[in-house]
Amino acid sequence: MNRTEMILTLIDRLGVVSVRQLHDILKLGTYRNTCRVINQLSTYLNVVRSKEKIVYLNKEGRELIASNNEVKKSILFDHMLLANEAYIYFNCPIDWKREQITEVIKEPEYSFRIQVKGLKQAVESKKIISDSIFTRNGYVHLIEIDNTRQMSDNLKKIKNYESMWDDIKQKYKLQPILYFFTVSENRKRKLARACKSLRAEVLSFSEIK
DNA sequence: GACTTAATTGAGGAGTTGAA
DNA sequence: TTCAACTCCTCAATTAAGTC
Repeated sequence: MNRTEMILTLIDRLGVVSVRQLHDILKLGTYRNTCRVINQLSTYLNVVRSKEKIVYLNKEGRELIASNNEVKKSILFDHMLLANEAYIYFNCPIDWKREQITEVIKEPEYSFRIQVKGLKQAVESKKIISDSIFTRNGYVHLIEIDNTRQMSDNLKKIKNYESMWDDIKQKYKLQPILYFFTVSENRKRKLARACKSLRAEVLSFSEIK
């Protein structure tokens, strides 16, 4: 049961995961054995067959590990599976979190202490949603997955990271590093150019698989 | 040491996909 | 359409660990 809960907790953390990825992460011997072990958990899993077998927790699986993280079948599965490749690339970080929101709210600065009663001052708020995030060796690693996203959206997001870089540093009290994982060498070059002002690394999935 | 149970492995075959 | 490569499944055999 311990192993069952451990595997279900892992699947819950990743959202969706392919059997091949579970084989890489769990190290249960041969690929065939991983298939068999995952098959034993079929009561707790929804299965999607695409290029490969993909699993995610069903209601019973969520109940067993007391998770509220309901995953619904969507076009985002490919994106989540690519994020898993990054998770495996970084050797399965313990504090890996998906869709992590970093929000900074700045109180307005008053040049003099007169405040009109009932008049609300505009509060400056900035936020960025990283595809994944984890900490290691004194750094906070910010992970972005570029799958089918438009390049203009990527550039906007990089600008957003630039504007929040110091805030991220303050919030996590760690030096940030941005990792962009992309699908082609051409996009990799463009992203690397755009990230020049940041401590960042751009990798293609063909490099890490 | 004998027995039981769970985990793992090996063999072989079915289904799917993509290239020729 | 054919064929190779890959993924997945089932079944039987083997190995490891625990209990008496």
